[in-house]
Amino acid sequence: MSETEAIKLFKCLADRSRLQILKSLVKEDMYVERLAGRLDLTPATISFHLKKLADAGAVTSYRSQYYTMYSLKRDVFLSRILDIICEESDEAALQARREAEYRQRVIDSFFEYGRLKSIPAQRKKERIILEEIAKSFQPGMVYTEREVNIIIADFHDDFCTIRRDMIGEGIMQRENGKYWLAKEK
Amino acid sequence: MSETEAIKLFKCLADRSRLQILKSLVKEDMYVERLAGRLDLTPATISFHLKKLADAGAVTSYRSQYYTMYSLKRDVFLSRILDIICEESDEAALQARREAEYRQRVIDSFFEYGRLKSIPAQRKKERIILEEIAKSFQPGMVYTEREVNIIIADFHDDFCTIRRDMIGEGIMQRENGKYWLAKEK
DNA sequence: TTTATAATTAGATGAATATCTAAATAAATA
DNA sequence: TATTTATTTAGATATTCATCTAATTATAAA
Repeated sequence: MSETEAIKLFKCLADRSRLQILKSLVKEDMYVERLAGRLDLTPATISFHLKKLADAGAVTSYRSQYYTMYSLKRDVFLSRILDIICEESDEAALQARREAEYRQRVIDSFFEYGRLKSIPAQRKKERIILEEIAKSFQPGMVYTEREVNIIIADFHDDFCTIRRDMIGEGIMQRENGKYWLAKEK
Repeated sequence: MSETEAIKLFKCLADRSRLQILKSLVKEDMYVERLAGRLDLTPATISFHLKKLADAGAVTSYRSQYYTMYSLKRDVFLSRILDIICEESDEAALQARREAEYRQRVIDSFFEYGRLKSIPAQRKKERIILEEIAKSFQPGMVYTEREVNIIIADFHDDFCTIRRDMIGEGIMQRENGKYWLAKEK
């Protein structure tokens, strides 16, 4: 679903009358006049809304005797909002997103107000946290140990452990007491 | 989530700028000016949108150094549209709606083009039909038997049966050959 | 405390749109 | 084919709302 289509769909859902129509159609198919009676609106108004809903792919219609019956397109309503927003159905992008989501959850749970609440015990999680902290260092720039400590201390009092683990994980490199960010592999 | 809240949320999602903001926040938390740069909009406009998003429960914010960081409320985005639409509606209203729907189905199936196809055998259904026909009489007005017959004959040829049953059900009252609608109990 | 910067608010404007009435169209029955 | 009934379209109106500029407030650093 393209962004334009998503907006069209959400616009449809963002109106009380149309929501009422959809709620009615969840239970059974209905025709214009009946909906007009239930919602206390003019058939013209109902017709106007149904056209929008159809245009957004939310409903379809078929004729039955005198009436044009309108019917919910159920699959549309089973999708998650997140999936609609991030329409990259490309598998790679999807994976990247899941990965990013996971990282964000880890970061959210260990940081509070910009500070690290505790150092994760799991290596995978600590790695994520260390990479997050590494964003405070500039690529290419060389730091003294004292400078490194000061920057890390902004996040957590135990800057020694964090500094050591950053070296251990290969996120930073050290030589002759000087520190710098490792190049991305 | 109430209907009003659902509409508020969908309204938020129904705008290109806000969708872009959300797409940015899916990846990482951001602050106003950075978003303004990415979307090529004024900080004032971004602020306006973020306020709406926050009000709809789609994002939260926290301060970090100079900035107010905005963050996606992920759980909201993991819900399905159908769940959001069907969620509210207290039980009483739901029952009332079911009742109204049932009445409508009965009416739909026994009437055709404004005329009664047959008189329902089930007492419960006949009552609904009689009440529907009763809508053609004005409350407080007094009718002769002839006038009553003419009005009922519009719906069905056997106006005698219908007239008698309306008295029997207490929907109309009679005295000295004059008829009128019974008061609602 | 002063200063710099980020964020919000207020007011203005133009565009979109939900709803109605009245008229036109489409479809089913007689 | 003529007539009835359901649905859609057209035109009008009032409201909502996205966006900007300018001014104000809030916060961090010096």
